[in-house]
Amino acid sequence: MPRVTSADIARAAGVSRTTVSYVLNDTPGASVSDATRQRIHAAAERLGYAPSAAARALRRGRSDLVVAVLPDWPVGPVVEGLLDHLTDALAARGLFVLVHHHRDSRALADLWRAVTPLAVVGLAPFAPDDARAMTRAGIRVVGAVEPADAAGTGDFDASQRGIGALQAGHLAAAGHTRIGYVTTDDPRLGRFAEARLAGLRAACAERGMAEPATVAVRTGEPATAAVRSLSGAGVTAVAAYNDEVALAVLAGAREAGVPVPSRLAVIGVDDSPGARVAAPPLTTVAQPVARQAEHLATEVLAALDGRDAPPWPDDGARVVVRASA
Amino acid sequence: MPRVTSADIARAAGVSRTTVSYVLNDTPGASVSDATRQRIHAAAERLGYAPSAAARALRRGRSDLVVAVLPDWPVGPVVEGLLDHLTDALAARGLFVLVHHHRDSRALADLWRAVTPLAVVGLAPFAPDDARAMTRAGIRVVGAVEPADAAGTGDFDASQRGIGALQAGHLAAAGHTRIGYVTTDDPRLGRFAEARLAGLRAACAERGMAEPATVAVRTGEPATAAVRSLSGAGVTAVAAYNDEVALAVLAGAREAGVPVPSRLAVIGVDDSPGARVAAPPLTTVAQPVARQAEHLATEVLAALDGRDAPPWPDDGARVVVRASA
DNA sequence: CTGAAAGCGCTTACAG
DNA sequence: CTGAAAGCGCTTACAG
Repeated sequence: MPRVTSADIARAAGVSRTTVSYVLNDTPGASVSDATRQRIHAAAERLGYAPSAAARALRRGRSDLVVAVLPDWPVGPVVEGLLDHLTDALAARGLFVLVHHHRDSRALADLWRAVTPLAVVGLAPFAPDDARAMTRAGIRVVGAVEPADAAGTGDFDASQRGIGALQAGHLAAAGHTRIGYVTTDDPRLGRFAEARLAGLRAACAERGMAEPATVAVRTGEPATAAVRSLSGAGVTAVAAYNDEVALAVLAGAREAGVPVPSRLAVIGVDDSPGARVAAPPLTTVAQPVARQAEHLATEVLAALDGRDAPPWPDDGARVVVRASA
Repeated sequence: MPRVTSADIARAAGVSRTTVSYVLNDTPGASVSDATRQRIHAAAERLGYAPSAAARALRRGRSDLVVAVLPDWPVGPVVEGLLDHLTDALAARGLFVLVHHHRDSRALADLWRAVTPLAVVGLAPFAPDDARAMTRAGIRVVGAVEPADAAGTGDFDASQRGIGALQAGHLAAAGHTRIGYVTTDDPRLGRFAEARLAGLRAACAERGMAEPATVAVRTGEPATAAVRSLSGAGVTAVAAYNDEVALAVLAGAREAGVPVPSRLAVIGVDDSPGARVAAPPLTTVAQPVARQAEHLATEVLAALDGRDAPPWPDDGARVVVRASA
């Protein structure tokens, strides 16, 4: 079954391909009689015409695709919400958002070559080489690029550090002086975990508190050993890398017989759906997802129009206080 | 900055575009001297050449893209794992998987027209019209299509019903005779929820048990009212639509002072990461995600090669017994 | 108001 | 062993 092309529609409607294109694209300034328009639409409908995306992109010199690159770990509802927002915002401009789960640079390079999207939006930072290659190929790159120095100088890291600082602030305000940091054993999370820890550490130092003790746990199972060792070391409050980790800590405390929050306070990050139904309900840091998505959409649009992007919004992350801390 | 094309590479390497294409694509049977190959690769590298995906797709008559369509709700780690598997399996054939969060048929239609992927894989069933239109446009459609009759006759529904039956079986074996079904208030889940309930209902009827009482709750908050009403009606065990709902039921039981599992047993679906760290640890039904992903990949490949797809694998869903039921 | 024609960048049968 | 040329399906400046 051969492909239905605009030539077929033209033939069926008794007009030229030019006219078909004008009508189907609603080209402004094209004056085509209503009767002709009707015939063309009818023919397209009848034959099930779908224009070739490839031909269109080739001719136009650009596609309508935006690829959102996610990190290679379960993103959770927060990021999913962000993607939904982004999709809507860009759809209003005729752009389509497709999501790619990033595994390694090799796969990413293969992907953008195979797709040549209009823009690539990174929800996790890109390696500098990747970003450069994409830009060179005319693809707009939106989102953080890993800084060359490990210190982390960009907006991205600043925002992550702010999260750690918020956790420390809440815990310190409640009178805790010995804080522990619990992260996951998943190496892919390293970059986020490090940045959040750096913020936590700095905030502790500022207040003259001890350096936070750090331990990695596996999410999805009770972090019993971690709770025992932290608790034994005199830690009275845990800042967790995220809610998933915090849930593991809660379960570990239950197993170890350490009451929360009286003997051990716990604070997570994300305000994920599980936080409110945890036992006890989990205190956590919520990020302003809608605003961040809005900003990413704005950045994409700015990049397309050749405008400068506005600066990353002042964070607006905030502590959601529940029972666990 | 104009686009770098294969003509630029040809010029830089002092050969024809034909030779460039042969070398860069490793076309079998093309005998090009090693020295020439070197020069071409070097030139491509130096100029940062990325072939135009649009031109290539237009010429070849097919793209390398496979779009995985997810339902418009948070999919959770189980489906994410499935997607990872699928991506890997298809990458081995040079195919790229991109994910689209399906909102409505309109958006889906816009999308496949804008992308014209090789295949579309549905993780939730397609409306018959959507499936037909895509097939007509030469796109391979893989995954379930909503049956016209509400009863649900396909593999998809059978597998969902099996999940409900498994829950009922486990609960009945533990001596429960009055089972309640708790689903979410999210209308988008309707199809899955209905199918699972149908399986539960049938299994109860088979055993001569009462029709399960049904109630919808909002996930992410304690389902206290639901627990009270179910418990008050003599229900001793709850089959939840999924783990998220089960977690809400657990929290509701805590608030209502109903001990789990002694006064109310709870069983979920998904074996999500939160299940094991819940209080008490959640009994749930695990689906064989890896095998399902494998199957979807096989189906896509079969569709591309024009072979018949093997039947959907016998389910292999199983109950993971923990403390809650 | 409508059509013939060029050209986007690639691959590949064909000729040398 | 290598190159000139056709053609994938579209859009759009141009001519009528």
